[in-house]
Amino acid sequence: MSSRVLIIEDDPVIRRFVRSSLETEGCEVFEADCAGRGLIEAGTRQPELLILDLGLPDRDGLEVIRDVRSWSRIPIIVLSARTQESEKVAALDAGADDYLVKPFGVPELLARVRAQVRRQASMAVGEQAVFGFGDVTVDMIRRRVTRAGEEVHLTPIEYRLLTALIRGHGRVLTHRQLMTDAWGPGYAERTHYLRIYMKQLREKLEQSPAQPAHLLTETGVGYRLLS
Amino acid sequence: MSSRVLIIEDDPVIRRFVRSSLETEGCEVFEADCAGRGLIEAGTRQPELLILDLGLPDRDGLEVIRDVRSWSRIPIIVLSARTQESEKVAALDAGADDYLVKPFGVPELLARVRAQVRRQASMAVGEQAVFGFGDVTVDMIRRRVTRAGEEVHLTPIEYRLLTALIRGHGRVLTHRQLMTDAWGPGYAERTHYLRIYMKQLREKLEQSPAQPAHLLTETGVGYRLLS
DNA sequence: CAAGCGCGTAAAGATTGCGTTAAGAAAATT
DNA sequence: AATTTTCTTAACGCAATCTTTACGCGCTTG
Repeated sequence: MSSRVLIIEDDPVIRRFVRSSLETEGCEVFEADCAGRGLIEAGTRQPELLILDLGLPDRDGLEVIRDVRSWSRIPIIVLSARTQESEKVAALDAGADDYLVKPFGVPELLARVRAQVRRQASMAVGEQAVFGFGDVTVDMIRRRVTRAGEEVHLTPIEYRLLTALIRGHGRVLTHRQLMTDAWGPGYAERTHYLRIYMKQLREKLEQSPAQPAHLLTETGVGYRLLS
Repeated sequence: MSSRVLIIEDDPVIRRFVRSSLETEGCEVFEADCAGRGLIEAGTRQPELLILDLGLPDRDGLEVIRDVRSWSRIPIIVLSARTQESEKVAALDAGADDYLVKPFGVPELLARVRAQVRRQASMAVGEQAVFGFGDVTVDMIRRRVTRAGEEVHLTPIEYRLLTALIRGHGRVLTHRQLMTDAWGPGYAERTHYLRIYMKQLREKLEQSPAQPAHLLTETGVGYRLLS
């Protein structure tokens, strides 16, 4: 993980405890035992994650959240002994990203830290989700399908059917499964539609639609997409 | 808040319950009662947040998380009756952003939804100042649109619609998405406005408005700006 | 070998969605 | 207050899409 994490927590036991857990994960950890010091550390150390105790001696935790949020968007995970729902709501609405009630398990804390860091990191770059088979490319984000570079137009149902097949690629998907996925529940019995739409997909995507290489029939069961 | 939220949950009671809570917050809500259908909805509805029950009938919730994560980064909030820490860790590490144990309080759920949506929004794509397609230039800062050097006058809604298309250029944007972006929530259903305003934009920006090269129709789905 | 089943293919009908026009209502400008 | 601009509503024809119907082929089975 190797992130820079700042802990603002007045209880030295918990602080050291959380610190060592994070360090075994490969994080670089900074500490502060009160709000004033914490805000300074946050400004100078430029951490990528903030773990904040709400019950600080010098100032209310909510103030700290608002202060940090006025100049930064780093993820904030709140630790607190207060279990009241209103406390959670207040902290989250003040700008916290997660709220963990004490006592908490270290594995859960670490998992939540990982989740926040991962998210932060993944925001940085714009990747794209594309699935390919043969000379076909399916861009799930742009909702675009190309064949040999040329864009292929699919109708709404054709597209939904294709994505259903992609999600289970390799596996055999039953008629009913595909029908409810692409058409919705209540259409499960009209499996005849599948034959019509599979033909259209083959026509648009297969090299020789009569001898499909990827959109395969599993007689008596359903269909399967081979990538 | 006005976000598009997809709920994948097999228990119809909880589903309706969560749905109405979200709707009073101004969200547009979609539902699915199983994993297969949920994944299709996620791919075609383009929600901004996913609320996922781990105990689905047809597939394991973790699989759903991984599947979605393979092509999307939308925030995922997991609901589950399982309180075991290992379950939480597994879900978070699979790609979930938050984990809420049933039974949960609605205010807390809503606060966590707000936190996720807020974060998502603040991360929003590094907006570039000027965008161009064909012989058209759009300066988002000066709010100026030119075509072949000549300034083009756009009405407020025309401009908002255009910038909504630009924000998702390349992607297919659904009718509802464009409506809420350009008109605001509450107008999601009046998709026929789009036809009128798309015509006006084409008239003002396309070389041959009847055969648009950039402002494309995706029948049954929405529109797309090709740069 | 004939009957039945599942699948592929084709084409016509029904439905939905889109483009287009025009005119009235509301808002902004003068 | 008058005028212009912009937004909303309604209506209609056409195109895209979905659904229905029909038929032929190959395979299995009695």
